[in-house]
Amino acid sequence: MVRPRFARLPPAQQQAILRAALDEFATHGFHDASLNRVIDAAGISKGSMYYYFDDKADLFAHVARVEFERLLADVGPVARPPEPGPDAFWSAVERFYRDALTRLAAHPRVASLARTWLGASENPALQRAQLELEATVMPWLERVLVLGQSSGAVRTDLPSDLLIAVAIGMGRAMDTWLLSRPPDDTAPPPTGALVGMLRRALEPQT
Amino acid sequence: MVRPRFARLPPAQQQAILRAALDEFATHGFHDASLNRVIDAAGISKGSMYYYFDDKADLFAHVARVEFERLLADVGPVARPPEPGPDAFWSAVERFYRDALTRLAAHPRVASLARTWLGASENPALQRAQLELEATVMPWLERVLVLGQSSGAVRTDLPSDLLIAVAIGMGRAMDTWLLSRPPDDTAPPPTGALVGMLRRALEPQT
DNA sequence: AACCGGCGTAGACTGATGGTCGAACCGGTG
DNA sequence: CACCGGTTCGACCATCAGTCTACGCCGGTT
Repeated sequence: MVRPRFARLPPAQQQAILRAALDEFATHGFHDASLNRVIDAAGISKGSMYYYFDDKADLFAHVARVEFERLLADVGPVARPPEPGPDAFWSAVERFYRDALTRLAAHPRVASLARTWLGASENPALQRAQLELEATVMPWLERVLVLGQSSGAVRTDLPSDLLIAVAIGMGRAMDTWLLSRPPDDTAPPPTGALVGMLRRALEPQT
Repeated sequence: MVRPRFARLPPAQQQAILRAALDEFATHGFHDASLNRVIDAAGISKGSMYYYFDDKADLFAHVARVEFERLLADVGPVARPPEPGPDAFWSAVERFYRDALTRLAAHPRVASLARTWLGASENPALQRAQLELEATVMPWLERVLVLGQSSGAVRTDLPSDLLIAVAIGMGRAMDTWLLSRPPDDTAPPPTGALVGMLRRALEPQT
């Protein structure tokens, strides 16, 4: 967990550290990111770094949390649909998905960070950081889930955590697939088909 | 790529190396696995290890490939259903899924290896190994996909690689969720509901 | 018997990593 | 001035993956 001291640092120095860390993690992932490079780029000593952060994973969790919170605030919540019913809910989800993709395309470093986060189940050191990050993202996801269920758009016969896990898994798969498309493919991503698959997996059975 | 020399080693020594590597990777994942520990446990020198394997990722890929091939051979293919039609295909898939879960429960080290493989998109070194492993697993997956499509059980309006990516993502999510259940939960895993979600995401739209 | 070439082994060595630690520094207070 | 808590520093540590040189052994050739 970031030490509270960090918040008392002059904002300029906080920024320097966070930007250096964001650059390093975004371009090298977690494992191949080098703390030595971060402290060089940030212009601080190793001692100072460990004075403010528990370890490498803690630094990663903090910079990721800051960036994700900014992103979620930017994109805005999945709006409670004006009219009731599943269709309105799912089109709100699709609108959010499209917006988020647009935002991520405009901030490639944050996109890279998100991908590192989603794809880092392997590293035990990162798993602690995962927990901290989930504390940021999960409540948000759960609100969306409950909204969907109260709209009759999401099934209620399976545990919430399973539904969320499946949604995340599908989202990660779609993201990976979108990334693997050649960059010169100017066609807009088929968000309709992707959200449609998510919908059919999660909506109540008739 | 494993050097062909490795196959000419006395089987006992091959076994010693593979078993040491399996133990290490299964209990520590990829990144935290230590080659030094592997060579100690296997009773060989570092020079010998690098005489037979390109690097750490190569060793991982080899041991994973050996174990996965053994697993797939054990469980057997997704049988071409005796009668035609989507229902028969999807119940064959469920049967395979249940069998595979049973086999993995009986071989926890292999299960751990599979989890390391699925969750290792982050590490660039492992990505080369991923490619090698995919050469083992993907053809198998594609055969299943084509079988499903020819049974009318799987949609044909989206690219195959997207369908496969989504299926893998859902499988990984379900596996993670199954793992997170308390170990004293003796209820059999809800494979029906899980394969049902997969089915609704992948089957043709009416 | 003497020699040779190469396969396989050994382990010291390299450069880098994440993380630790004690010393030094600095602004404020008595 | 003396002290002190919060902060900064960088040398240092263990360990890592990977490299490199030396060497022992063995089968074949002369």
